[in-house]
Amino acid sequence: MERKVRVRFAPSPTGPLHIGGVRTALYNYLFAKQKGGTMILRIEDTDQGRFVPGAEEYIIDSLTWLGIKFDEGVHVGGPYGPYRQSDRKPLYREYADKLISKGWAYYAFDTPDSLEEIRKSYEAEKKAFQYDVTTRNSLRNSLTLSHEEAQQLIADNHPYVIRFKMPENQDIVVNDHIRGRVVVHSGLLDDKVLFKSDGMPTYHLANIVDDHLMEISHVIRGEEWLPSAPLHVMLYRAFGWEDTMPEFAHLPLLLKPDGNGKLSKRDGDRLGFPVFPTQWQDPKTGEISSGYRESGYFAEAVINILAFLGWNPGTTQEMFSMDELIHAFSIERISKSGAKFDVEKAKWFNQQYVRQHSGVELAKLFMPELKGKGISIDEAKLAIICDLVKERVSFIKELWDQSYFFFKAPDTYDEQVIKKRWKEDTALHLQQIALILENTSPFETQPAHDNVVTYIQENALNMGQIMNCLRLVIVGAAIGPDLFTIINSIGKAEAVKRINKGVDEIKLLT
RNA sequence: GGUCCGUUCGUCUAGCUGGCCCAGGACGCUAGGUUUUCAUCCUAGAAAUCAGGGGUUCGAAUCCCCUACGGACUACCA
Repeated sequence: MERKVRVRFAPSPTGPLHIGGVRTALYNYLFAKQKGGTMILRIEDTDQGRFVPGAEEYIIDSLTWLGIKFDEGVHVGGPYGPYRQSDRKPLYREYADKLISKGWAYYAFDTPDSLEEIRKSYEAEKKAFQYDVTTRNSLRNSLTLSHEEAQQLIADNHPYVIRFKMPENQDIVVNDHIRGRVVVHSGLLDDKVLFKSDGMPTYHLANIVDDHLMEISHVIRGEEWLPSAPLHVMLYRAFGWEDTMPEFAHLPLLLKPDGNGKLSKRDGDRLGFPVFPTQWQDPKTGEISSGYRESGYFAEAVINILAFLGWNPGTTQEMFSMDELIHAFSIERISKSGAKFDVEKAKWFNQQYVRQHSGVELAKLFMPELKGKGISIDEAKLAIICDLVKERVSFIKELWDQSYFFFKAPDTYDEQVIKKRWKEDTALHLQQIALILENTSPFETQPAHDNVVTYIQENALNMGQIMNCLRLVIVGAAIGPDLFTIINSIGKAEAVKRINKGVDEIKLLT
């Protein structure tokens, strides 16, 4: 019988979510939606020391921007709440105690300092210390102390943790949807802390308890969790929950584009692309890290880019909307090896999305920038301009560089073009062309074009040379859409004005 | 050090049930064409001895073993 699909994205609010985390959220979301399942946002804030104010809001806001929606979670509620682990605090102690009474866990009174000392002495002998079956009997815990002594220490408020008593001799099997069958021998694993001396559970305990209580069916998370998956399997077994244990899928890591290693939050802007979905300002240092949204990426593009970092549909289709991804996605087609982010490919994706937008939509996005420059223009007219130049840009913010000449005369003239095209008699001819334009009536694209071309032909002039120089004085460079479309857009008077201004200024340069 | 995971063009990858692969696509790059400019678009090209070695087989990128390299984890962090 198929189990009802319930997946969770469970970040800890220790800062902004980086794109690796976003991808994990995305894959969970795609899987849930495809299966008609439930997507849950659970906040894992059991580490009081690393809590960062604003991080939870950031996570919610940035995922909302990207269109990753939750059915249950801290911000939307749900029947399995609360969804913030700090709000579930009493629960975990209860379950830790259950494990103790079943003999699967024990109290450990070793101080962090004493453990650190032992670690150092091991290191001195080039050995690695591990709190496990081989060492637990020589340490201070409820297995080595008498029952009375242990109870007394607890009664005296002596700090203690609760550790899992990893069995000595078992093969633990993790069946992973991406990695296959991973077997680890329990004797190699350590007695992980389940419950900290500050009264909070560790990730391992809280995670298993919550996944069980929230009836999570599939755990889709980063590969960094693979090494602790055997512990998690053991915990399910210890609790007697093995028959409802979720299925696992450990995602390949997102790597640094330079060198190797896991992409980290700290990589920041060093790499020439954002590592965060939206801009983040560190509440302590005030330092700002750029985001995809602020860098001009469309949410749809970011989703598309991220979906393809570690997954592909097996066809040649590359452009996928969220709905298409939901249909096409499959865990089986997730690759095993880590992927590096490619800025160029990301730009290309965004460019494709720019083109998918209509001129009207682009005009709406471009308008604020123009307003900021003190330019007011009719939205319908701007839409036409956007349609004219949209194939030349990858980002909305590049629109200005490709269309400024529709709004103002050029301030500078491309010297390369002057050098290559500007001749002795060019100024003369351009002035003639100004007169021709002046006398063109009605002033439309086609007649203006025809009249100028006729002039060039009648005087046996070099078409390319004159046309490029005309473009130079109108636009300022050898860029842009059809010249007479531009001339028509700016109007007769402005065109004539720009020709005269250009001729004058270039005269000074040559 | 230990445990686990991984390794196909610069990058993302196809290939996973062996022959259609002297390895295909995409980005990027180069050249040509179109555009009287730029961008787009079109065409072509360079680019992986499939990490290396050894098996199995008539035949291996695909199966097995070893080695190398990379990575993750190894906290009272997640």
